[in-house]
Amino acid sequence: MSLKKVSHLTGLSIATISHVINGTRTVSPQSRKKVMEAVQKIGYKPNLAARILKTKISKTIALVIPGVEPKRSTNYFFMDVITGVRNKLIEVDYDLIVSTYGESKGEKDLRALQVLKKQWVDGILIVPDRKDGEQIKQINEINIPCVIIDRRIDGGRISSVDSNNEKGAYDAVKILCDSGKKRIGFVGGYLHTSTGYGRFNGYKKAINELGLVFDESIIALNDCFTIKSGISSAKKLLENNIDGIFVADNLLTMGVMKHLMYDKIKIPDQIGVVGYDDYDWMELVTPTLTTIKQQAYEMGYIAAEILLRKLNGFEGNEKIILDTKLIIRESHGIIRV
Amino acid sequence: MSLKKVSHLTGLSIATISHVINGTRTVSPQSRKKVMEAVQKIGYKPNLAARILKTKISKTIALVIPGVEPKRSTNYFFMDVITGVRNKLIEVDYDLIVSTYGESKGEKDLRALQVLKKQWVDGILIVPDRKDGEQIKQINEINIPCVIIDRRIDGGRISSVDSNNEKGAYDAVKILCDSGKKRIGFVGGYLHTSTGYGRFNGYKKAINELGLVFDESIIALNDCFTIKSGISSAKKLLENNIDGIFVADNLLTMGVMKHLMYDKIKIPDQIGVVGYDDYDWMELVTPTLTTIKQQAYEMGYIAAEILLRKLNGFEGNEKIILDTKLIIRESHGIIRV
DNA sequence: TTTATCATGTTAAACGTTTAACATTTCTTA
DNA sequence: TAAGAAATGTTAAACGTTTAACATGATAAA
Repeated sequence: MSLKKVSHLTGLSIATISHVINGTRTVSPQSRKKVMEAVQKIGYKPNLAARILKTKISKTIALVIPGVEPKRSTNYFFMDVITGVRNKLIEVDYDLIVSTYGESKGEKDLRALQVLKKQWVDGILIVPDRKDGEQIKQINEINIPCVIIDRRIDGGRISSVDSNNEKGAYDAVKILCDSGKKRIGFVGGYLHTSTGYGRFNGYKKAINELGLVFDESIIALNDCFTIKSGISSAKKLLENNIDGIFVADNLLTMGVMKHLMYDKIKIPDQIGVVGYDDYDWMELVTPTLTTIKQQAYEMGYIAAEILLRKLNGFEGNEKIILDTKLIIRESHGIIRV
Repeated sequence: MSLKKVSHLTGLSIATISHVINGTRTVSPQSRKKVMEAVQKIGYKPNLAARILKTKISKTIALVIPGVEPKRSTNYFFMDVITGVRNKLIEVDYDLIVSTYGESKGEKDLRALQVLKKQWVDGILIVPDRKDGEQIKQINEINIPCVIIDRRIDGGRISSVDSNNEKGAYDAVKILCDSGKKRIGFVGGYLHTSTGYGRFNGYKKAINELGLVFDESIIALNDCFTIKSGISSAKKLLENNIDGIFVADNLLTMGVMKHLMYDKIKIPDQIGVVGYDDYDWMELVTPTLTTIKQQAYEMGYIAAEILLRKLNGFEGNEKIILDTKLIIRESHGIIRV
């Protein structure tokens, strides 16, 4: 009973108060002043629930990401995405709801979407779990503007912001090749996501175009991204005579590096290595790690921008593909001109 | 107009529908069935805004953390906290709003709290920025149950969950001492937070109790936690003849390691090192890094539990102090019995 | 058979806003 | 100065729930 209270205090009608607060009509200076003072005095804050009930606008958007398991590397990637989203939303005074789902568990009920079904976020940013887009279908049903982050959906006609995974992978293989590597292995996986798939594709494309050998025995596809699987992947490739490795994930890279170091292999002379994502630790190891950097923060920021545009009535879809950046350090080898 | 729609479809009153949906009264099996079917058919979802307006219960809690800057190490720490909170809330079907504020900027208006002032979260989990607790004061004003995470507030009578920073630091110094180190330096800072302060205190206490030398010249207090300041801290300490370093932050640790490696210093023989927080990269460097691990995930999970207890009417404050864990690897030295 | 109790259903007020429609006062302008 | 326009204010309905209070019919107890 809050507007009402201000109304009593000022002797003005509820409607007038509302207009002062929202600036939806001109109100005489005197009245405005009275209202302002009363608001100040009793510390009036509009009740969001009531406002939403009436206007259907919550000024809140939801960000749905994988990550119920602690200590997963992708979590950290998404933290930068969150920060980007958040910073954009702050500019326009929107709130952010972060919701997570268990990627590996393939949660049937897509719990995270329950929030959304409660139908009171204005828009959704989502990192979907599979290319098939089951989640997206559900979102479409509730008919809320939506932008996809980081991953693509088959045949989707929905705005999205993601990395150029193909190019990233291509660049990685290319720099290894330019450093004289001929048998370049691939460590990655998760082909059911567009990121995993795209990187693998980029790898294959590079191998083809650069005239290298494509050989299944120097490809390790994992279904979980851990240091452990990085280690066993490295083992497998080593048995098959390689001189370069492109690793499509941060944790896998750690595993690969660990095993190579354990085996006392000289990087990059014997084997060149290029990783994915840019983390601080990569400057710390010897040799420092050449890697493909994704613009996580920008991804979040831009996705939020696009969504806000939609909320303001902009029609049509935008597909933004952010370039990856090749961060050249030492582990790839020495480029021969 | 949704309950109304179901009402039309079934011929039952709105009240009855509501009771079926919420299980707040017994309803005859026939009616119940009719309602269920209609709900299913039109895909009815209760309107949260209306429900909140009526009940004042949003089943939403807010988590407020520092972190508007991308790529800060603490961000990653908080990601695990978020995950912990989230997983607890999922169990009881609560939603999570994540809000961030700029720690370094000391934002005057405490923008993050605006969300809360909109007064529709049931409770707040917050990582406050300073010991003085300006934020907390504001939260108290709006009178929402609150639990503090990770940091302490002076004279606060509010429930909190944090790490035993003192003990963590103590353990770090102790194991260095046990490995024969006599002049152990400290790299840290941020004394205005209880974490920074606590770790420094633990260091001093250990130095005292273990009969080591306390010397200001081997103490480096930084006001920002970056690799760069880690490097310059290491430089400073090296000029003052040390044989051990305890670094109270992840990024600073990276900097220190980097500089020691650059200087070709033998770790741990010449200088023993113990870091803070446990990240994957610490297993990757040579030698692997001994460190003090905090239970970030648990911190979030437990804080959420406490808050939920409060929401269910539990009175009184709980102060949980989670033990840190000494993760023994190689960089501290060799323990002499 | 009468009465009290229980099971089930309905009515209508309330939650705190927004906003269309109307009412009054004050300016403009011919 | 009269009439129309603009400025400022009020009234009341609506948003979609929840829930106390009441109504009805059925069942159990006396």
